[in-house]
Amino acid sequence: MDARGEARKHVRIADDLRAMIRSGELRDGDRLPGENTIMERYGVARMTARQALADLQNEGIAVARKGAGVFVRTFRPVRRFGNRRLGRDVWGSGRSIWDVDETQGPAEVDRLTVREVPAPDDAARLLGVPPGTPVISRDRRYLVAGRPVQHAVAYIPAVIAAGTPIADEDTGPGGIYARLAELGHAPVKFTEEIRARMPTREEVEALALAPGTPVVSIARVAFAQDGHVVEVSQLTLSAAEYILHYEFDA
Amino acid sequence: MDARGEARKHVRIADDLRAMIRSGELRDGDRLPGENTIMERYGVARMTARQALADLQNEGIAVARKGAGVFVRTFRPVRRFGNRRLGRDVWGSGRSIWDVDETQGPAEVDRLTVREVPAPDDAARLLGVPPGTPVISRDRRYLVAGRPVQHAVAYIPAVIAAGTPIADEDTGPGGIYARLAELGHAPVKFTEEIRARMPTREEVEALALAPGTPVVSIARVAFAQDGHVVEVSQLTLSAAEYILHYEFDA
DNA sequence: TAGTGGTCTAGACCACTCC
DNA sequence: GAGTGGTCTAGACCACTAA
Repeated sequence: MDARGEARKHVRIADDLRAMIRSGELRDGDRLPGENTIMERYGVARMTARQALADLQNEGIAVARKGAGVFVRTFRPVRRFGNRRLGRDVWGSGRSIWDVDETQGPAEVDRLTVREVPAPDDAARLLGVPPGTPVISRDRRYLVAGRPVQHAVAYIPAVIAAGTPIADEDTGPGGIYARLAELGHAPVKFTEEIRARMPTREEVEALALAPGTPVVSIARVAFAQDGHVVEVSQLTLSAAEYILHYEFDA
Repeated sequence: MDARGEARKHVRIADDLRAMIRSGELRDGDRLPGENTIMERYGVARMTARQALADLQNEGIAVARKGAGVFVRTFRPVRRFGNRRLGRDVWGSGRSIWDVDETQGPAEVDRLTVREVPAPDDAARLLGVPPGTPVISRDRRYLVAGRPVQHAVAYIPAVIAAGTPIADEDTGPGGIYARLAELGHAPVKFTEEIRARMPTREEVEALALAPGTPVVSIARVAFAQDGHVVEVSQLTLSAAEYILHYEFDA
């Protein structure tokens, strides 16, 4: 049916549309041919045209706007400097680690909840404490230029943090790490474990994710001088918004 | 229509199926209710049942096997130690950086192509050379336990690598980095830039990716003592197969 | 061979956007 | 108000899997 010997109509149509995008014939934000146009041009049924457009959306290269059309998707990811932003010189000087990221536009915090809770299983495992151990949980969402880009939950043992500014909504200059340092629990080492996956329904809502957008899930562990874990963070980033950057010596 | 006030039938059905998975009623590898079962149980048309099953597949939590059914998907990712594996002590001792990863099963290389080519634009940019500058391109696929898990292309300036073992199919113990060191271009610093996205059609084929599986794309740059770039690698990993691990000091 | 998912048709009604 | 994508129905044929 086509040069590649692909017979399935929806794949054939999707290939055509993808070629129009890759060639530059269609650019960021341009409208793709609609269902009706495809039905007419290729002589196919509505569901077949829809399947072709759905393929592109699941690839993350197109996005539908109800009542308007299907459009070529644009990406403007932000560089997040994994180790540089967590250097002592950053939070030690009272700056936010967010200042290091190459965000274009103001960063805000949203939906902030600070509570003392029993440690959930995975956090307890990373903290090296029995499940259910009291921890301060800091749950919040980050917005850049009004767009939600990240959901983050930090867990700090209540033994360390209860009754300190870490349990307040505003942790002050330098954030959690500066306060931990003042309390004699300065982080000296971090690990980050990164995986990518498709979002849950809840994440799609919280991060306003378009179809075909994965999330990057980061589990960060902060170690103090004596090797004890002082904080664990579970971060969920929109993959469309971030490039993660790490640098290290050989 | 349901507790959440969700009226769309396919979403409602998908929610039910997802709940069966999350609750443990259905476990890894178990078969989900089929199209016919769903049509009957919910009194919906075939396309509606299909849409519900497609939702779960696009989330990456179910996988269809034609003629057999739709099954709960299993994950067994491997931990990849971003900086530890690139330490001088690894390749300097003649070991492969792959030995550091927590693979369960033998790792193999596949579809290896070594050529001298003009540097593609993005590689040239990272190498800090004009586009089209001659480079040795090493293109290969990695398999673990017979399953393709990663596609990798390394670019090394031909000025450095032409006529050396780096341009051979087998680069010898310690790989490219050990050879570069022997040539007086030992890498002393690396950067890795990570993003996640849905795969292209070609990547779906090359990595045998199930629907709903993102890829992790890593651009690695190796710097020599004088700050010059001696190698650039573009890695494409199946997100279902990998957890990336980095550690660094505050 | 019976059952499965993959593809496709030809209709329908709806909510939404844009002019 | 015309056009758009979202949802849904009720059929059909096919290739594939598994008993």
